[in-house]
Amino acid sequence: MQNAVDTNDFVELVRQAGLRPTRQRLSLARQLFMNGDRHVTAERLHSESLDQGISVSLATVYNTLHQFTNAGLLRELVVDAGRSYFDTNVSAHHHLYFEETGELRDVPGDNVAIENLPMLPHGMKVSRIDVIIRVKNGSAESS
Amino acid sequence: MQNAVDTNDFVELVRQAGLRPTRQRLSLARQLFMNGDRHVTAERLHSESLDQGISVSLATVYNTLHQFTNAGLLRELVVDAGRSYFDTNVSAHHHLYFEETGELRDVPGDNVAIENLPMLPHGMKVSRIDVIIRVKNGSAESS
DNA sequence: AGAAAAATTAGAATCATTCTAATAAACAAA
DNA sequence: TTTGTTTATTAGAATGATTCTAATTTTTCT
Ligand SMILES: [Mn+2]
Ligand SMILES: [Mn+2]
Ligand SMILES: [Zn+2]
Ligand SMILES: [Zn+2]
Repeated sequence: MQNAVDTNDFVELVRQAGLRPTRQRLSLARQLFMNGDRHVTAERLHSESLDQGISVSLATVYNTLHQFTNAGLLRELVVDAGRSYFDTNVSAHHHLYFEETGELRDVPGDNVAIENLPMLPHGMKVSRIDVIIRVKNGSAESS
Repeated sequence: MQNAVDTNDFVELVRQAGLRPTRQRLSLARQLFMNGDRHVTAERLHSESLDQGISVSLATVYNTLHQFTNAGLLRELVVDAGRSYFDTNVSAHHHLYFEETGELRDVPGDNVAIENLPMLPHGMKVSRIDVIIRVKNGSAESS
């Protein structure tokens, strides 16, 4: 009742993704979508689940994250070799990435302008544009 | 003599990176910098070397790529989870990524404008901005 | 309930990358 | 150029995130 989002909404959400509302998927959906936007790794979501006493296998966490991504509920994001983040914000936006901590923060999509896209080969279309602003501790600005 | 770049230049290049000009590093430098800009993975560079009859271990390819990167001769680029590309173009520029083929193509840096950067936490600075325009086959444009 | 379809799971397998510890090559001094 | 010292290379093992397999359990449908 805390967030205008209760359990029934998640049942619907999962159903509309074409998936059966299992205990595992419902609790993952709750963790992902209950409290605003998140950028989360599979491992972190898994250990969070265990912490909350909800037993889910890591394989199911991966399966579910990919299913939600395919359904358009999540967006997969790669900032570092060998580690995927899943973003609950699927609207057009970009990212600030804190290199030291691994934290990701959203940047509104309209802060970035692509001025003149290069000519695309015939029949090609843009499927997505990722902008990652990497920041770290230090004095002045770099180029 | 083919490219205004001969072997001696590579000896110098490697020396100025603070590294000993070994047979392995020289032949990797040649492959990387002899023919214009490249976006290459460690595996590909390694098998290219073997094809040319130059025996280098994969560990050395990785070591060298990272050493060159630290020296500012290369830039490491992540477009896909679990695979790093090394870019011989270290000037400010962005990328077109062909999702089907894995090909990367440069986009001049001045085609992209970051209009109003979000406020950075105190003492943080931008270390780098990566823009990846993902393209694929398809009819119209997407958002 | 009973049958069929879909989901979950433990553990093995993958695969790019990194590490280890042993051998070899490069360099500086004499 | 020999010798000693530092740095590099290497094979193979280890790592770590992710995916796969094949068996078991749940969900859904009639
Ligand atoms: Mn994935
Ligand atoms: Mn690296
Ligand atoms: Zn985001
Ligand atoms: Zn490039």
